[in-house]
Amino acid sequence: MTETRNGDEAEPRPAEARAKSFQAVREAHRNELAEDYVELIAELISQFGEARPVDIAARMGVTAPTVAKTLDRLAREGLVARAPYRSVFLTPEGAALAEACLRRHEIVVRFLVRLGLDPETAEKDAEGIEHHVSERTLELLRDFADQT
Amino acid sequence: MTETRNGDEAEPRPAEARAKSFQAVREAHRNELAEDYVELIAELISQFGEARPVDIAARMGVTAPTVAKTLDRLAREGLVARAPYRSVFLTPEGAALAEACLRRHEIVVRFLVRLGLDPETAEKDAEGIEHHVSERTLELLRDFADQT
DNA sequence: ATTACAAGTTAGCCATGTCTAACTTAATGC
DNA sequence: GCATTAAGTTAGACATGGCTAACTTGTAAT
Ligand SMILES: [Mn+2]
Ligand SMILES: [Mn+2]
Ligand SMILES: [Mn+2]
Ligand SMILES: [Mn+2]
Repeated sequence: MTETRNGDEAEPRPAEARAKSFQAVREAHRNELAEDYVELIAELISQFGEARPVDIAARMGVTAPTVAKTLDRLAREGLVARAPYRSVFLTPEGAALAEACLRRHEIVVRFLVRLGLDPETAEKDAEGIEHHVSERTLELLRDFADQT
Repeated sequence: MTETRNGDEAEPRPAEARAKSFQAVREAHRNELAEDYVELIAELISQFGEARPVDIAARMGVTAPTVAKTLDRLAREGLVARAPYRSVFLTPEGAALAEACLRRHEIVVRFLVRLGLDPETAEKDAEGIEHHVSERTLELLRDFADQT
């Protein structure tokens, strides 16, 4: 029958629009790790003057080889620069991405706290939510957070 | 040096707490596909009386073999029941998960719309956000959405 | 009853992201 | 300076989630 519906009932939501939503989520997930890494690397550099794989690993909650493999990928993508046994640097492109991600992250956290969430949970939820917030939504979150 | 800091500056955020946030995100992502599938299957069943792989594929925006493989995994996990060349059913466990996901999905969408987002973007963002919202956060979103 | 086509399955490829085990290099402390 | 130890790398395994190509099954129309 191939999803025949009688004509007068309201179309719940077109299949293609649905598909676009899921595709957007998958797209966000493809960028997610890169975003979290560059954001963290920027923070480590500003905090300690350098970003070492061991510190990245501790904060990401993964093992050193996982970090190594991911950093190789980010280097391939032009977001970080590295040399064997040295700490990691951001390319200009990576630094720009980090900056944008940091801003977005902070808006989401501020919003959640303003909503009434404790800061610890706000940080936790924000870490996932941030990657799925459209430009328009981010504006709305910022406006809400900035309310007097 | 291993991240030595002089003692009087405020600890920005402990590495282990950071790690827990990222681990929670990874955990959410492991459950995500199952949640989206059972939710969609429940919808298709209530709408058409059955959930066919071809309709799932159209709405998830993936190919038929991808759906087949995923459904096999969900069957292994006890969330769906299926027989070759037939449509898909939810186990009681799968139906319960679908119900919970549907409720959560609707709260997130209602919240975003109430914030001022257009319904289409609300659906798109909600599809990702829903998986990263803690119990406490969900309550806050519901309260906000329910405000007079 | 045949046939033609849509739906479903199977096999196999690939990238990602995690891990452990084993090895190499760099830094630190005598 | 040398030995010890911490950090980093490499190799290889495994699960996931996507794909295409090729095959099988079911069904609907003639
Ligand atoms: Mn994040
Ligand atoms: Mn996500
Ligand atoms: Mn979803
Ligand atoms: Mn959903």
